[in-house]
Amino acid sequence: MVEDRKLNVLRAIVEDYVATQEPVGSKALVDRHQLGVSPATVRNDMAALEEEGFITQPHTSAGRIPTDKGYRLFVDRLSTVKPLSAAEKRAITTLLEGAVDLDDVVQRSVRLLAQLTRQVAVVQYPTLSRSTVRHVEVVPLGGSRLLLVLILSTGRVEQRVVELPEPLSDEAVAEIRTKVNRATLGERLADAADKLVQLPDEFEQDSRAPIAALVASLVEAMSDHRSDERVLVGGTANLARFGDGFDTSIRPMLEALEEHVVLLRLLGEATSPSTLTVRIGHEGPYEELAATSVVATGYGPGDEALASLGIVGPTRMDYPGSMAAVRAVARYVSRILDEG
Amino acid sequence: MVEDRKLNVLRAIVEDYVATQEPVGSKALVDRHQLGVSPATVRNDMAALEEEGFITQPHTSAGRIPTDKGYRLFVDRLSTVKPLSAAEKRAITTLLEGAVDLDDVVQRSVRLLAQLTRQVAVVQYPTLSRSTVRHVEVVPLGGSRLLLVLILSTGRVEQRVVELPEPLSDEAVAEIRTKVNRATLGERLADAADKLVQLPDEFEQDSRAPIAALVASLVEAMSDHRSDERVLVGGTANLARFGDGFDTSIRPMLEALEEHVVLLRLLGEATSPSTLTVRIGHEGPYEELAATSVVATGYGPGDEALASLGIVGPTRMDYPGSMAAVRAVARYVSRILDEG
DNA sequence: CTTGGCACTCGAATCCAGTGAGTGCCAGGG
DNA sequence: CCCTGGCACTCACTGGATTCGAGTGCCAAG
Repeated sequence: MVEDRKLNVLRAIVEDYVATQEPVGSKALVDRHQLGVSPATVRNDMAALEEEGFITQPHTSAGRIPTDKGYRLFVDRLSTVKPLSAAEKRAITTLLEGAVDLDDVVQRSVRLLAQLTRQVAVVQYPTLSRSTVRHVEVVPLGGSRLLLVLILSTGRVEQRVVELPEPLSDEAVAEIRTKVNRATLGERLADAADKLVQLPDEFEQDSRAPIAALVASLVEAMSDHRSDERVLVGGTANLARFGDGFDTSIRPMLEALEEHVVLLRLLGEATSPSTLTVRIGHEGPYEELAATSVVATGYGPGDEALASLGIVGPTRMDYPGSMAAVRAVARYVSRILDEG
Repeated sequence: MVEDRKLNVLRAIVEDYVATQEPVGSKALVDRHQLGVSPATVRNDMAALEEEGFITQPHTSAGRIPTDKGYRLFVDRLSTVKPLSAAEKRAITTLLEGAVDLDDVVQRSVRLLAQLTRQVAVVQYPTLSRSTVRHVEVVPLGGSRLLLVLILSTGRVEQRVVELPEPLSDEAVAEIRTKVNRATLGERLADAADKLVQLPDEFEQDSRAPIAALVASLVEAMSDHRSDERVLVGGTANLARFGDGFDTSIRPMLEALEEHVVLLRLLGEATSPSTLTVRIGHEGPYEELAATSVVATGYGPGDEALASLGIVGPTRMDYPGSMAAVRAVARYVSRILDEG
C-alpha cells in the first residue's frame, strides 16, 4: 500500500519534471496530483526514494529530479501506454501512404517521427545484408563502360559504373545479364556474391577478363556495407528546445548525429517491431551522451527487422508519448514494406 | 593615404573580431597590428567608420564590431584570397577521389566543406532539369510490374516501379525499351518528356494502355522536381561553437537547415564555379537569419552550373578562408563530374 | 594630421542583505 | 505503524549599491 504510493509519487515527479523541466517539490506535487496525503508524507516518501537512488536533489533545499534509475523504473513499470490521438494516426497514414519509393518512405518517416515526438528522429535505411536479389540489370554506356543496377527485395537500388578492360558486344552483354540473373535471383546477398565469383568459369577462357571485372564490381556492391550504415536524421531543430543544459548537452548530441556509426550503435541491434528498446542516459555506450535517451525499435516486412528507427532526446523526455509514436511509425512503415 | 589607413583599420577590426568574437578597441588594435599610429588616431578613424556605417558599438564605451555593411566592404575590397594549405589541398583530392558514385561525391563534399571551414556545409544534388538522358532501362519484375530506371548524364539514377493494367510479354518490353531509348537518348529532360508523350501513337491501338501507363510514370519521374530540391547538410555540430549569441541564432538556423526549400533559396541561383556569391546577414531573404552569412557557388561539368554548394555560418565568420574552401571544393567536384 | 592627456560612460563583476521554496525532523494523533 | 502539522534550517535566487576598468570623445599642443 505504502509502497504503491511511493511509486505514484515517483511517477508524479517524473511527469511534472518532464513537463516543467524544474525540480519538483512536495507542495507542488500534492497540489497538482490527487495523492490524498499531505506534503509531509510525500516528503517522507521522497526521502525513501532518494535513499533508493530513484531521485536526487540538485542542491540541498531544492526539489527533486529523477535519476536515470528513476526513469528506468518509470518506463519499465509505471508508464501506461499513451494512445495516439486520432489526428496523429491520420497524420501517420496520410503522410506515409503518399510515399513513392523506399527513399521517400524513409524521408517521410523521419519527418513524421520528429513532428510527433518533437525530438530528433533517426531512421536507418533497410540493411542490405538480409535482403535478396530481385534483379540485376547490365546496361552498356558506350565504349567499354557498363552500368550495373542491382535491385533488391527491399526496394533498394544500388548502381555502379564499371570500366572494362575491353569493350563487349551487345550480345555478350545480354548473355552476361541472363547468366548473372539466373545465378543470383532470389538469393541473399552473401550467397549471391558467392555464386557470382564462380561465374567467370562458365565463359570462354579469352572472354573472362571483362566478366571478372564486372563480377568484381557487382560483388563489391553486394558486400559494400556502406549503405548498411546509412541513416537519416531529422528534427535537429528540436534540440534548441532544451533551453536548459545547453552547451553541455547539445554539442555532443550534434556531434553524435553527424557520426552515423555512433548513431547506429545508439539505435542498437534492430529488434522486432513489437519490441521497444529504451536506453536511458548512462546506460548507453557513450559517456558524453549521459544526458540523452534513445527510444528505438526495428522495422521491416513481416516481423523480420531489417533496420532500426527511433528518436534521441534528453533523458527528461516524454517517454510514453515517444514510445507510442516510435512504435506506431515502425508498424506503419513495416506494413508499407510488406505491401511494396 | 588617410583613406587607406581607415580601410586598414576596418580590415583589422574585422579580422580581430572574427578571431576573438569580442568587440575590439583602439588599444588592442594598435597592439596587434602594425598600423604605425597611436590609439588616438585609430579612434578618430573609427569614429569616421562608424559615421559611415561600417562599424558600430554594442554600447557606449565598448569596442567596435563590424556591421553587415562593414563585412560587405571587407569581402568586396579588403580580403585577399587565402590560399589553402598543402594539407588541405591534399585532403580535398584524396577524399574526393575515393568517391564511387554521385551520391558519394555529394556526401564527401559536404563532409569536406564542413571540416575545412568549421561551418555548416550545404551541397545541392545536381539538378535534373538541365541534364540529358543517357539511358532508360525497363525491367520486368514479374506479373504486370515493371521497374523503370532512368540514367542521366550527370550520373544520377532515378527509378520507379510501375503497375501496368495488364502484363506485357518480354518481347513487348524489349520493343518498348528500344523505342523509348531511341526517342529520348541525349535529350534534355523536358524535351525527352515531350517526345515520350507521343510515343504511344507508334504502337498498335490495343496495346496502348500499358504503354501509356509506363510513359506516364517515366514522364513523372522526369518532371518530378523533388530531386531538384534535394540537398545534403553537414557539420551542424559546428553550430555549437557560436558559444555567443546562442539561442537567438542557433534555433532559426537549425530550422532553416531542416527546410530544404529555405536552404535552396539561401544558396541562390547556381552560378558558374568561378563566381562566388556571398550573402551577408540581412542581405538574405529571411529576417530570422539576419545573423548568418552564406558563401556559395555553383558547380558542374564544364563551366555549366548544375547545382550549388556552400557554407552557412554566423556573419562573424572567416570569409577569406571560407571563400577559398568553397571555391576549391566546387572546382574539384566540377572536375570529377567532368571525368565521370 | 597626429598625439598625449583627461574626463566621462557604462557594462561587468562583486558584494550583501532579503526572500522564499523546499527540506528534515519531531512530537502528537489516528 | 503511519500520517500530519509545526518548526527551524538551508541555500539558490533576486535586486540594489558599489566598484572597476576598458574604451571612448574631445581638446590642445606639436
